[in-house]
This record gives sequence, C-alpha cells and structure tokens, in this order.
Amino acid sequence: MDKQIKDKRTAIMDAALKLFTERGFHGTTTAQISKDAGVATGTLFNYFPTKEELINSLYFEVKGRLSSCIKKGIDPEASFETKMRKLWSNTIQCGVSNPEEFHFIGQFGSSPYITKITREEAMKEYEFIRALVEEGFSNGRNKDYSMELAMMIFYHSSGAVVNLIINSGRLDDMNEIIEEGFQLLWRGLSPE
Amino acid sequence: MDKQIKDKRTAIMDAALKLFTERGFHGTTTAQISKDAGVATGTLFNYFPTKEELINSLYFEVKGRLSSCIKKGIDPEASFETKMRKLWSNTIQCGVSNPEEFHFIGQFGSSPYITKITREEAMKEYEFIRALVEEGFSNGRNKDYSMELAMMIFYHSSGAVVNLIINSGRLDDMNEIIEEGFQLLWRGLSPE
Amino acid sequence: MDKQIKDKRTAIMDAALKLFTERGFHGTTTAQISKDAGVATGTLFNYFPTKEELINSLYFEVKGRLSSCIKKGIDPEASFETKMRKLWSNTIQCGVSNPEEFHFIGQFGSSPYITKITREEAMKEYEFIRALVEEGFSNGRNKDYSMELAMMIFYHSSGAVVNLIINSGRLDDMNEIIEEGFQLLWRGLSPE
Amino acid sequence: MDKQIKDKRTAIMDAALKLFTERGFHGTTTAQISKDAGVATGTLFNYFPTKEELINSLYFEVKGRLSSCIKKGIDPEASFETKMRKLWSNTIQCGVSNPEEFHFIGQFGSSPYITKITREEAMKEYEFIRALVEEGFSNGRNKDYSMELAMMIFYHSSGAVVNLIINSGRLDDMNEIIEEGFQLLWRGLSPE
DNA sequence: AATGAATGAGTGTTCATTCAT
DNA sequence: GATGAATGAACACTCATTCAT
Repeated sequence: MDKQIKDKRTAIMDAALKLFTERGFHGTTTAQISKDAGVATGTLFNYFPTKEELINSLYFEVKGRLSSCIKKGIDPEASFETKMRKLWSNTIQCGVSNPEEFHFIGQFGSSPYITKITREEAMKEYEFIRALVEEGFSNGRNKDYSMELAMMIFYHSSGAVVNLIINSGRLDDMNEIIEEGFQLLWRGLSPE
Repeated sequence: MDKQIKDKRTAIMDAALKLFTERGFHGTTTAQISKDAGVATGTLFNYFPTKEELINSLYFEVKGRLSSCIKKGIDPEASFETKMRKLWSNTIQCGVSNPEEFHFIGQFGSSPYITKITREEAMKEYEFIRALVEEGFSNGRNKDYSMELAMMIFYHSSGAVVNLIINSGRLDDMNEIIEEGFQLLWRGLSPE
Repeated sequence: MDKQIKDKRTAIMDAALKLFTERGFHGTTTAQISKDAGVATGTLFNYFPTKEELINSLYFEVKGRLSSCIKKGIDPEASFETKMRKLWSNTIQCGVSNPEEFHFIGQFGSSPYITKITREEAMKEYEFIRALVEEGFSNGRNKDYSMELAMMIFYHSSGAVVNLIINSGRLDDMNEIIEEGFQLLWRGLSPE
Repeated sequence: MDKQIKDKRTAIMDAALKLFTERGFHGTTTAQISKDAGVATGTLFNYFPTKEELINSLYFEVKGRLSSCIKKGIDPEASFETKMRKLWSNTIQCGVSNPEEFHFIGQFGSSPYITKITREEAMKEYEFIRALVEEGFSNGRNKDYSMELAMMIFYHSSGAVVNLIINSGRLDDMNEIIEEGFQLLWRGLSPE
C-alpha cells in the first residue's frame, strides 16, 4: 500500500520531469501530466496541492539527487587537485547520465515558478562543495571574491561541458573531454 | 510619423522586456504589456501578430544589441591575449550595464517559446566571436574539441561573473573583479 | 450517470438550437448557450471541442431527426400517389410540429459554418426519399433530369408550405392546406 | 468626381457581394472588403455607417436588381399561361446569369443581419408578381389560400431549378430544363 | 485514496469603428 | 473625401482546481 502510494507519486514526478523538460512549465498541463502518469486528474492534487508545489517539489528533489551524485566518491584525504578533478568529472558524468534532470535544473533554476525558499533550500546541498573549494583556495588566493569567482567559473563551466557532450553526441570521447576541460580550467586558457 | 511608429513599437518592446524578466513569459499577459507601454490591447497585435512573435522578436533584437555591445572596440591588430581580455571585459560590462537584457537572454535562451529559427538566426551574430577565439587557439591546442571547450568555458564563465557582480552589488570593484576573473581563466584555477 | 451526461449534452443542444434559430450562429455566444443550458462555460467544451463542432453536431442530429420523422408510416405496398401524398403530408407536419428544427435546417443548410462533410453525411438520410420518388417517375417520364426536377420541386414546395402555415398561423386548416398543396403539385398549377 | 464616388461605392458593394457569398457575413471582415475593393478601411465607413447597413443596402439593391430582371419583357396582353411561362423562365434565367446575386439572396434572405424593414421594403418589388399571379388564379381556384400556395410553390420551385442548373452545369440544356420544369408545375407532377 | 466531470476566472486574439492627418 | 494606425469591447477557448461518487 505504501508501495502503491510511492508508485503514484513517483509516476507523477517522472511524467512531470519529462514533460516540463520537453515543453516547459506553461506548455505542460496538469491533465497531461496525470494522463502520462496513468492517474486521474484529481489524483495529482492528492499528492501536490497546486501545480506550483509540484514544480517546486520536483525541483527540490531533482536538485538533491544531482548534488548527491556529484559528491559521490570524493576522498577527503586526497590532494586538492585530485579532489577538484573528481568533483569536475563527477559533475559532468552525473549530467551526462541524467540529461533530463540536468536540463531541468539548468533550464528552470531561474524560473519565476521556483520560489526563493525552494532555491535557498536546494542551495544548502551545495555547502559541501563550497567547503571543499574553500579549503584549497583560501591558502592560494587573497582577494575576498576570488573563491566566489573560482567556484562560479568551475560550476558554470561544467554545465557548458555537459551540454557540449550531449549535444555533439560525443559519448565515446567523454573521459578525454572531461580531462581536457579540467586542464583548460586548472592550467588556464592561455595557449602557452 | 515614422518616429511615432517607432515609439509605440519601442514602448511595447521595453515594457515586454521588463515584465518578462520580472515575471516570465507565462506570468506576463499581453494586456499588462499593453498597459505598461501605454497603448491599447489591440495595438500590440498591430505590431506583433501573436504573443509568441513578440517574444521571438524581442529575443532576437536583444541578442543582437548585446552581441554588438560585446564586439565594440576590439582591435584586430592587438595580441591574442589583449583581444581576449577585451572580449571578456566587454561581455561583463555589457551585462552589468544592461542587466535586464542580460538576464532576459540568459533566462529564456532555452525556453520553448523561442523557436529554433530565432535561436539559429541569433547565433549568427556570434560568428565574429568564434572566429576571434579560433584564431588564437588553433595554433596552441590540438584536440578538435579544445576550442569548443574553451569557448564555452569562456562564455559561461562571463555570465557567472556578471551575476556575481550584480547580485553582490560590487559595482565599485568591478574592474578588479573583471581582471581577477580573467586571470583565473587565463592562468588557470590552480592555486599555485 | 449516463443519464446525467445525456442531460447536460441535451441541455446544451436544446439551448443552442433555440438561440441559433433566434439570433444566428454569429449572434449567439458560447457563453449565452452555456448560461441558457444551465452549465458552466467550460462544460460546453467538454462535450464539443469548438463552437463549430457544436454547430455541425447540432445540424447533423437535427437533420437526422427530421428525416426520420418524414419517413414514418409510409407503406411500401401502397400506390405511388398514396406514398407521395404521405411523404408530402409527413414533411409538412414534421416541419409544423418542429418549427425550430425546421427553420434551423432551412436557414443554415447553406451556411459556411456547416462543413461539406456534415452536409454530405446528412444527405445520406435522404436516399430513401430519392428511391421512393425514383420508383414512380422512372416509368412516367423520359428526360434524365425530370426526376431530379420533380424531387426538387416537391421538396422545396413543402418547405414553402410549412412556412406559410407557421407564419400565417393557420394550424386549423392545416390538413386542408396540405391536401390542397398536394393537389396543386400533383394535378398542376394550371387553373383548369 | 461623382463618377469617382460611384466607383468606390460600387467597388465596395462588388467586393462585399463576392466575399459574403463565399464566406458569409461573419466570415467576412470589413477590412477584407476594403482591401478587395481597393480602398482604405476608413473609406468603407464613409459610404456605410456600419457593417450592418452595408449588408442591408447590398441586400436591398441586389434584390431590386433581381426583381427588375425578372419582370423584363412580360406582355400584359398575353394569355395567363404565356405570362406565367415567361415569369418562370425569366426567374430562372436571371438566377443562372447572376449566380452570385442569386445565391446571396437565397442564402441570406432569412439571416438575422437583414432587418425586418429591409426585408419588407424589398418585398414591395414583388407586388407586380403577386398581381400577375392573382389575376389568373382568382378565377380558377376558390380557397383563399390557394393563390398564396401557388405563388410559394412557383417561387421556391424556380429557385430549386436554378440551383439544379448551376450545380449540375447543364447550361446547354437550360431552355429544355426550364420548359420541362414549367410543364411539371403547370400540368402537375402526376406521372400520367 | 482515487476518480474525472464540472467549474469559471483568466487569456490571447479579433475586428468594427474612430479620428488625426 | 480618403487614409490606415489606434482603439477596446467582446469572444472562443483553456486549464488549475474542486468535489460528489
């Protein structure tokens, strides 16, 4: 029975993720989500009181899943460079393996449908990453915004690389691209 | 007469840009746009046959304005590093000076409202930048995706920096942040 | 449950028939139909996806009801004249008993709102009548268009007589008028 | 100058007749009429204060033209049968020669757009015909509705024949069909 | 808890009509 | 008179949400 409930909720979430990514929030009706999930229109509202709550719950859960994926297997004892390389490759691999979730977060992170509260709540998951980066940079750099800058560059660049891999379909070269990207960032874009 | 026409069209575009950025496409009604622009509801449809065409026209024009802004004052005879530094600082300064336009493009670039045709048409403006980057990197790197990677990292990082400056309100430190960001990218994130 | 559904659909159809006949298709709004039918505006669209489909469904059903009415009680074994007299009187009586339906068909049969498909589909009901007329005339006349002519004269004249009865309010004389009309047609208009 | 005015008015009327017949009153916008007539949208309203007045004026004028056409060449001295035959053939020939006008009147004669006043005004043109028919029938028949019946049968049948000729494209057989139709009516439908 | 027909406020869009030029 | 951009009331239709079963 508990299984049953989870199933319906999950079915709704899955259908919503797929449809939102394909057609956007506005382009997706709750009726369509219900239909794709195989439940009645009323059922959706048993689990989520409004469409907006469905969107926010979905955002929160997907963001959580993605951040768990990213953290996996990072050895706290390893060198800073090793940890950063792992973080970089994790981020990209998680994105490539879950393109729907990845696009969903990228596309709707700044949507007005997502409330400030959800966004902030979701951000907490990233404290771990912030701490990781901070550790390394705090010695090496002095400007108070350097670390912030470094983090943003690191994070946004990883998103760019995921898109590059998915859109160009270069799944075979993936590991090479990941490493090359890391080198570009770590050693610098300067050609020489 | 021509002035008058331009004025109404411009007023609609301006109101639309502001409202879309604030509330999203769906959250903004054509009635609201008309009202803010100071024209009748029917007038909007004299200039744009549908809401979607208004959105796409707006996207196209804003993207054009932004890309013009980014290209300004780059000396083709300068060294590669100089040109890249200028490109970087232009991008960020254009973003900071036109935050509404900048956010609009960033937010809705992947919206289902924007048609493929608009996106592709708008992308043509970026050929110049691609050529600029290509020039420098083609000698220094060998992998065929390196340049693509470099471009994406460069471009997405600039967006991240604009957001950093706007959100933290550090307009005073802007030039310093721009240069520091460039150093991080150009010399590499590696702390040492 | 099934009863309920039929009721709402029927209520909408009834209200639509009345309003369309009174004010035409354009002069009748879907909101007005819904209101008169005692349902919400959205409900109408649960049964008919568009106003045009409502119009066409209504036309089709009314035409069907009318043709059923006309066919009733014609004895295939009777003489040709008897059958024609019955057909004539049926047509007029059906029209007089259902003036709204009769006017609706007469008024909107050539409206651009009615699609070709609906018109053709509705015409199939009249095959019976064509066969009946054909039977008698094929012996007596030789020109290949005579039967066509006879049918049209017969059919259009009946419409004229219905209007005459309704507009002049001579319901008492109806049977006499019907017979007199039949005589005029059958024996000829020639005064002597 | 007066010529000019007449031209614009006529151009609007012609365009309106064509468009209304093709697409109905509702399906035709005043903008479309103006465009087809080669005048500005505002110009139409210099000649006709509202769309409804345009429709009614058009109806009145077309009905007038048609009734003039029908009366032409009837010799008051001829026998009743000869006059009726001429009336019949005139009606059909006028309809076939001016199919647009003929359809317009047939289609919209009972439209709610046409005011009662227009309809009544237009009917006056038919007094001549009524008198003609009355003359002959008043001797031969006794029921007070007989003449009314005869007129309606006569009139509606002629409309049916015009449609038959136009739709089947039998312009070559026209005279034969006209005479055959008259015989059917005059001598009666009875096969023998 | 599950259903899905019913609801009605809200939206994009149309178009007859006006009026400044 | 002629023009056509501007107007805004009116409409068909949508869809998140409710609730009786």
